[in-house]
Amino acid sequence: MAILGILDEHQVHGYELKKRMSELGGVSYGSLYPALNRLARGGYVRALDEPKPRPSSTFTGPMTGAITGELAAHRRRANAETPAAKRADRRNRKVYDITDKGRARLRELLASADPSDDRSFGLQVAFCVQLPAAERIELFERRRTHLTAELGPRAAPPDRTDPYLRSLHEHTTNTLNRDLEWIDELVALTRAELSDPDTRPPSTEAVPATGGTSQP
Amino acid sequence: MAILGILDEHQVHGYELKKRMSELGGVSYGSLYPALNRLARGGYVRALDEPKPRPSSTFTGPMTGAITGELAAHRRRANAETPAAKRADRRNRKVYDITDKGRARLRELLASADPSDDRSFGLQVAFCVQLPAAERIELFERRRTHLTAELGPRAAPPDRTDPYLRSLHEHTTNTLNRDLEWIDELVALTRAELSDPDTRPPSTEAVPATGGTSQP
DNA sequence: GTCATCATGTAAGCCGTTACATGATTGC
DNA sequence: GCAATCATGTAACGGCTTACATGATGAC
Repeated sequence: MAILGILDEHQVHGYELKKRMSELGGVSYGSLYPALNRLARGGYVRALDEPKPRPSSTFTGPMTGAITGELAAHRRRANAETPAAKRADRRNRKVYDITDKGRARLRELLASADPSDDRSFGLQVAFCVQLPAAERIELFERRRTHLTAELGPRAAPPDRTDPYLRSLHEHTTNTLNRDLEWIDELVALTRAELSDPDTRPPSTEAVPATGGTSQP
Repeated sequence: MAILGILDEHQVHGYELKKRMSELGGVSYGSLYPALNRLARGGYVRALDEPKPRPSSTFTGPMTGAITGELAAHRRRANAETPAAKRADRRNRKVYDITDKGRARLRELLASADPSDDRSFGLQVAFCVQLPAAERIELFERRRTHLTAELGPRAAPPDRTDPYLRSLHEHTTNTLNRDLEWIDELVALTRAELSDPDTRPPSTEAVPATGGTSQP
């Protein structure tokens, strides 16, 4: 879900992807690359070996002859002036690009992934703009149900004397309550968007849905 | 850690253990029993096949002859009057009991387990009374360090326009801040205990430490 | 007599982590 | 030249989950 969500915004290579992901929970290389390859095999993403090979028009240097492979490196090095540009293209990188199938799969995951899992819910919120507003609200409501269920048995505090256990119990309960308040905010946000259609991001309404994912 | 911590309070059988644990994060049977057996093999816990075989003095019924195995069940059934007593002893249960080695291991885990892991830290707080106050504070401070480090990069909010991403970011930041406040409370609690020694639970000061765990 | 619950386990599979292997590029 | 970082991967291992298998007990 994280991979597809990030790639849906802009294509990046694996190493970069990993850095982005560390903000959203983190993955290690040992699982990222295999996951990426699985997605590629499944047709959810496309892997491009060469990162945007620049058209020679961009390049104004002296080389005019046969420019391939090795020379491409020179070319890149030549017009890399800013530090950002230097970082921006290295050899050997694979840039990944989400496919339509991948986008459909992302929406499917966003709508269906278990909102009881905190990590999962965080990702679902992070990318939920990709979901139609109605499904977004459904997602939030499912989360609310889960949180309420967690909160229920906590009504009666433990009779233990241990102050640390009590403190833990109280803190956990408070956190659950704040999570619930947050859900209210998210729902309010979505409702506001519904009455205020111009704020709505473009991709939300353009869900084809009919051609969707075909499960093998 | 959870198993040892619960057993340190009172001995229970696996099924019960699992229920207790669901309050602290939850485990499935498929991992609980193997874990229990691993601990037993390592000598951290002892497994007792018969749950407290009551002395016959408790039993006033008519049977006087050879009482073994099968008949023991009758005996139990006979004097089970309250529902609590009925639940309290069933056949085939294994009651687990923590050993001194297990207690030492628990303290080791409480003091050394990675406080960056939320699940782990919850357990560490739940059972930290078993730790000497000084180590408790160290534990909290390590957690504080972790939380502060997480909070640092969040100072600058993302420049994204996506309101959900912003909301997520804000909520996560708030949660981190509240976790930090909680750490302050926990530290205050410990310091209060230090100045107020009569509140201190007995097990804390009685750590032998010299005969401790011997790493192979 | 049968259903729900208590109670203990095993087996297969998934997925993630650590550690390792490799190689290019940049700065010193 | 050498170290640090960028960049992509593989292999071994571990641990947890699901699903399955088993059997006792108690309630109706």
